[in-house]
Amino acid sequence: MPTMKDVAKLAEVSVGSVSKYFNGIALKEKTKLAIEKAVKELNYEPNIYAKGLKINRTNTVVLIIPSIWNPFFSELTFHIEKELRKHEIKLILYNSENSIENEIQFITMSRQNKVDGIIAVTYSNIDKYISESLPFVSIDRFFSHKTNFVSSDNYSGGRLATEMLIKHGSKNLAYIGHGSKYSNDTISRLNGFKDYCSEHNIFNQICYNAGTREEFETEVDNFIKKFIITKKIDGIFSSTDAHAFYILEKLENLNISVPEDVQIIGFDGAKSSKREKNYLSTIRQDIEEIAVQSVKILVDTIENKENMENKTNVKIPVTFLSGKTTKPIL
Amino acid sequence: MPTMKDVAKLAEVSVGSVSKYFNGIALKEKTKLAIEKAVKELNYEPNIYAKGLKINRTNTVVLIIPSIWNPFFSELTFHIEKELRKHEIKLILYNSENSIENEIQFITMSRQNKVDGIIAVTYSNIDKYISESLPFVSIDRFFSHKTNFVSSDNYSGGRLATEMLIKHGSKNLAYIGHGSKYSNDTISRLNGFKDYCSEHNIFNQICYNAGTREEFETEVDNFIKKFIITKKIDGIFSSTDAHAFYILEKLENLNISVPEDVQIIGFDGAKSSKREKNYLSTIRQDIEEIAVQSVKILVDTIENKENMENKTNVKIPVTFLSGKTTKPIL
DNA sequence: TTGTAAGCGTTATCAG
DNA sequence: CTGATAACGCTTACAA
Repeated sequence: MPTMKDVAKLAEVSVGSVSKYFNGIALKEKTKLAIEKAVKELNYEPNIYAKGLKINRTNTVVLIIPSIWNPFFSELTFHIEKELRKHEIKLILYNSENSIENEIQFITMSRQNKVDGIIAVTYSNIDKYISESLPFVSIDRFFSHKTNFVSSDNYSGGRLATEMLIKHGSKNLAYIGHGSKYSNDTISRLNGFKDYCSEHNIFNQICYNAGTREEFETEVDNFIKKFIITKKIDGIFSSTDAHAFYILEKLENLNISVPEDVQIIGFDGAKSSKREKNYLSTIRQDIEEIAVQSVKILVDTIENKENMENKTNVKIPVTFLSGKTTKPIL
Repeated sequence: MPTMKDVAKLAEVSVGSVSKYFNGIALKEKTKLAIEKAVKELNYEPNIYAKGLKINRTNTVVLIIPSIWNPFFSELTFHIEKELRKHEIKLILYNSENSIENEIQFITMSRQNKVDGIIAVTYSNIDKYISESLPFVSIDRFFSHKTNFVSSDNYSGGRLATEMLIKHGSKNLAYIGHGSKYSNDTISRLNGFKDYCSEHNIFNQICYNAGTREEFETEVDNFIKKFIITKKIDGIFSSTDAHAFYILEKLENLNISVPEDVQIIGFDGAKSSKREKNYLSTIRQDIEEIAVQSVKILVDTIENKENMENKTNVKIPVTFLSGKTTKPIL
């Protein structure tokens, strides 16, 4: 592997000039040409690690998500990588698989690797592990006024879902959602639901469980028996698309027709690919915009490390996406 | 940021000893303790870039895929990251979006970043850009005997799909597949189909197009009109699940029943998540095994750079996954 | 077992 | 505009 020294020697200039050449600092045309020639000849490539050591910037950002094997996060990651690339920043990916131990370890490793910043979707309390001096953006989970935070407008989304259920003909509503031990912003979806219902005097039931996946599913099964089979509920707002699909499957097995007997609206709207058509009516999060904003905020704070104490808090609007699990509007 | 020097000073030992401490080289218990204490006190973290500069290994690997926003690649990436992590290797992710310019640029950047190796799913001819000295594993695309190569056993998969179509009751078969300007191994799926048909004297039609997505879809539309509506074909092997879904949608619009009028088998079997149930009958690629083998080969060649000229070529077996687009076996 | 010091490939300061 | 040289934080002979 050739180094700057080799280039300098061949071009008969000093290493300093070669360095300047690569950093776009003015040089005499003649030296520039000589360097260019030498670089080509030796097939020289700057060593970014040496540079990073020197200037203390690595142009690398870490992304921590529960699992890339999930349409929402894979869409999000796609856009984040794309945005980062515009700034010539590389993306290191970590799947935490919802383990707080992993999350903490990733953050430690990120510090060691001297990455320039972290974007994370984490559902544990990692407040204390993120260093004050390392730029950080949290997506979808607000845990402290001391961090930058980007998420969908979950509260409005909750209201919107509720409103749509009514507009499309439902009378008695249910919210079905899986909570988390740690507070995250999806609780706002429930709050939106609650508020809209009480403001409009809508009969409603809430099926909420913050236990394990299994516990949650048992609770859902019971809820369906109690309220759906008995036709007490004719509209369901599910806190996520994934849960909506689970409910859908259950209903199918019970021969309950969707949307005739009960309408369902989910939340997320992530598509496995751009071309996939949507079956589930849902509140679509603007994943691309979440990515764009997160990167923007991160890059801003990287470039303005002086005043890192300013924290930004952004809510991205959501939209209703009509599918086949709601009736047409009359 | 504290450095080794700071730790050494506080612990009243030399930097050499601190370094040894971090590299697991035997030290007297007393010095070890002193260092440990100083590290804690200063909250010291080794600087991996300085280390990388010195030892010429960065424990970083680049993964290049067309798009993480695709269930197949997101599942693949999930497993690759997980495997890599077992070796304490970090994953840098690039989405090429099928652009050869991007692919070439990523490879150049990977060299600059002194990553230890590259795993790539690429559909362009990048042979000449991958340096002889940089460990490289190609997935799903074989382009030279000079690279390591991992893929599913596409040929056997093609045969298996064909056999299953027949076993489940189809008589007249079609292969529908989108080719690529650049040769990739999915052509083996077609070959498996062809061979099985001719060995068993099965009537078959091939709908193959290597143009743009639009051209391909037009061709499929025409093919359906000509062969499916007229009931000349009652079994379709689609080269990928994504295309199978496209075909399914078309058939639905034409009121052709699946699997009654025509059975369909896809290829891939990637799930958006572990829990998603499968609707499409398909040939399931063992994505996890592809990931495991790719990482294994890459790590092996990283650790045996001396004899990098040995190239490995692995084919992973596939299995039939029964869904609702094939009839039950009588 | 430990310390010393050279050197990895850059950048940046400062003279020229 | 260019060259020399001291860092950057670490590893690794080699010496003690």
